[in-house]
Amino acid sequence: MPTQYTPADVEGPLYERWVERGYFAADDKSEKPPYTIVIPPPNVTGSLHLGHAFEHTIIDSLTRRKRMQGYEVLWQPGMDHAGIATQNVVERELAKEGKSRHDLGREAFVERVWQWKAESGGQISGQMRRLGDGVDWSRERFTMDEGLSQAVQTIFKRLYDDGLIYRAERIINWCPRCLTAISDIEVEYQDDEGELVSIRYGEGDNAIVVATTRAETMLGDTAVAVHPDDERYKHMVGTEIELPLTGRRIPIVADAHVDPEFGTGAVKVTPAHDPNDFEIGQRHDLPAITVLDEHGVITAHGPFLGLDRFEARSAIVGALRAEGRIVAEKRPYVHSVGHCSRCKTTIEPRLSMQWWVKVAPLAKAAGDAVRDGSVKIHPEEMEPRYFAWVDNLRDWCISRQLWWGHRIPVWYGPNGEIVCVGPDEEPPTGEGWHQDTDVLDTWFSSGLWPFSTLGWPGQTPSLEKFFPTSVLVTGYDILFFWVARMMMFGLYAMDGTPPFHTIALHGMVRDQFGKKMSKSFGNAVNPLDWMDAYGADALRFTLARGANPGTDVPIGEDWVQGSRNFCNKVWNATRFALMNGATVEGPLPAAEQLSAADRWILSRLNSTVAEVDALYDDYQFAKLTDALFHFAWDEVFDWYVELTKSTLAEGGPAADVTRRVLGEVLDVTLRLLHPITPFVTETLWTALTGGESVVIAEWPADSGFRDAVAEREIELLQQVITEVRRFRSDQGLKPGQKVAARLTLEGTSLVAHEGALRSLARLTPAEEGFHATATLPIAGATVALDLSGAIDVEAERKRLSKDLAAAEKELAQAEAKLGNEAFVAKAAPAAVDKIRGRLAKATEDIERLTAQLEALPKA
RNA sequence: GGGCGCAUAGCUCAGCGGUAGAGCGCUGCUCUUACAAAGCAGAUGUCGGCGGUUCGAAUCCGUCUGUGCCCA
Repeated sequence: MPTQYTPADVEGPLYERWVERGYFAADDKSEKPPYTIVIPPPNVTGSLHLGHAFEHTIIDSLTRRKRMQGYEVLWQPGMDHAGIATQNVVERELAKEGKSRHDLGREAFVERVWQWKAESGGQISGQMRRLGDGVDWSRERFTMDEGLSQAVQTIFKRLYDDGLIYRAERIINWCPRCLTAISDIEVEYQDDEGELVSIRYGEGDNAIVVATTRAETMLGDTAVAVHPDDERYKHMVGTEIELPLTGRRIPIVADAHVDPEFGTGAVKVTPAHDPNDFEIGQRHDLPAITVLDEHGVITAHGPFLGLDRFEARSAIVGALRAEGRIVAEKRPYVHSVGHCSRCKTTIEPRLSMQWWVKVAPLAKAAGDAVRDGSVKIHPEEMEPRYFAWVDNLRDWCISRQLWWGHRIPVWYGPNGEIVCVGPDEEPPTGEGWHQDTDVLDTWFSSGLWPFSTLGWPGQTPSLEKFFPTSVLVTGYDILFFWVARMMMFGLYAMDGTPPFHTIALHGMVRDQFGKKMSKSFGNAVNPLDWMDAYGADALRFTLARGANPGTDVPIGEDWVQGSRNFCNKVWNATRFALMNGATVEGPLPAAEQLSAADRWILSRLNSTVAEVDALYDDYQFAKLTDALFHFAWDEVFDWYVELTKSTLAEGGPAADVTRRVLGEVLDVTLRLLHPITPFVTETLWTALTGGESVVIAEWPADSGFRDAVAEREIELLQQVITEVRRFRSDQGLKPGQKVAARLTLEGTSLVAHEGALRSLARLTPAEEGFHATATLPIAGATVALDLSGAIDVEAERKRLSKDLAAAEKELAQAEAKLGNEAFVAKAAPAAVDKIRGRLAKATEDIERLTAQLEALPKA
């Protein structure tokens, strides 16, 4: 075995072997209890980024542990078709050839998208193998697959028949670049610099001033609205004024929605281009005049025809200024503006006919499932956010003016007929019948993911075995986008059974300074680079160690390097064990045969198993990973392995016992680490145990073995060794330098550990002519050292004085507390006892340190 | 504008009522035969400010300041 672990040599072959042997395949017919997690489907256009790596590390560790615990595990892989994103990618490809999708026509274009997917889509699947994801590849699904498309059509039909899907003309969020409607949550608001202009409508006494950031829409104004109680305008309500530039006469209406405090208290009303105005228009039966086309270009006849909306804005303000109608201008005026989440283009509210889901009853059920505890959100602090959203949900616009996606299964007849066609029905044919040209929102299909991937609407054995799924692991950022949709659809389609019982939310990956990673900021990291440099395990370990529930995880290269060092440390400790004949053969020797060190480490091992188990069940990945890190490094590697050295060197039956315990400790530790660092543990575990694979090994169970006496005994030993080392270090001795020492250990538990003490503190026996130049009293024992010459008295005086000062401070604090009658009377007895113990300890320390100081030769 | 968080060692974060912790970084000394991707030892904090509750507050409450996110 080389002295360094080289991940690149083992990771690829190990993964292929796992897949070939079918470890990750989920069996419908298994008798084992099921454990199911569906992958949050990555976008078919995407490649693996740190966010995926993070999420997959969490899911993989959960599923690997459950597999080891004897569950029939299904980690369901797949991708979604990402309607807008994918169509954009292929349209850009076409543009390079000088073509648009319209040149190809719908059918050929969709064919072209499939071709693109076959050639360059789904890169992420290959990259997931690098990470070690234990998914069942034989079950990989895509939202546009035949079966999943059937599921979409089925649920559409069912919702339609139940009156939960309807068609209506409303204001929607329109992206003039993607040329499609998008839903409310696909709009990102940000503060932009715009302008607020105040325009005088009408003349003389009959004039009224309105303020707007969107002057260009004034061409479509059909009213001016004021608050009904606004005394300034009461007399004008019901009258008409002339709309500038157009000559049209529009009414002044009173509407409670108007904020009298904003601007002049009068607003222009453009029902076709603003959601609030649309509602005002409905209440007052106003016409809606569309003045912008799908590209955001002015369609109103006149001098502005053909101008883009932003050009039109300044042109119209200019024209109004020329007429002397601009009363005030505020520029820049910072206000919140909606942008397309896909392409960042400013959203254009647009009046159009779309399909909608009536969400109220669905959202109610989705909220209730969490409220009544049938679904738990981890961490709980995220619940209010979920409720706030789900309880105030507006109807969901599901139609998209795209070609790539699930086409809406509705046919229109020559006489205005509308027929929704189910998956087993034939669409109407004949003269004048045609299908709706729109497709459905991608989230509509991914909302079915937890059961459509299992074969629903068919009553398949997979659905039977693996639904409902166990846990949903996803980022809090898509709680609304995806989780809520799965809850709504799942409860509806599966007769009230939620699609999962637990939602475990994680945060976003950030850079080492806690900054959001972004390509434009230049701090984005390709996880593949780090895996190349440090191994998949190192990346996984780093991510797991940062995974506090629901909070963001910062990551930097230094940290991955640190994790790589940890993996290497595990490698070398196991290497040591193998070189020294550690074994897992035969039963563990009975407690009477074990040394104190053996009993101590086995006690700590079992405590660690219990601790890690509890933390896993609570989705506390950072804590459990940290617990494993410290147990492995600080206890097993730094102390237990060191303690075995003297025993192993002595040989005999004691060494055999130690070899067995060492084998046991490493076996269990490797199994505990396996879900987080699968590759290095597989390599080492198979070498150590000769077993087939740690992937299918049994998850460690707490044997219940505890030994508080041994724990105290080893702690004392550690304390003495550290004390001697500290003295040596203070005295400037080289670490390897042997020092003659006379040990007086009688009456303490250290008697049995003289060998270990001498070996770890580098102390040789006192021989002829031994002359103690320093004496260290520690915990009832003394260590006398012969430094063969003068010791550094000043260094020692400094050290002792510092410790004395600390002990005196401690004493003073304890005395003050115990002198406080209220404390003694009211505090818990255990707390008081603790302080008394501290007082005693401090008193002892002061005596000892004072004596040592006095014993020092005078300078 | 509304809501939710967060402010703890140089950096990133745990701790959330009873003596301040981790990783990385830092300072010494070492290639001591598992490991220099390491070992040993060490230093570092009025726990954002101000009030309050309590015998006792980093931890609970109020308030201010700073900062982040979500929604409108």
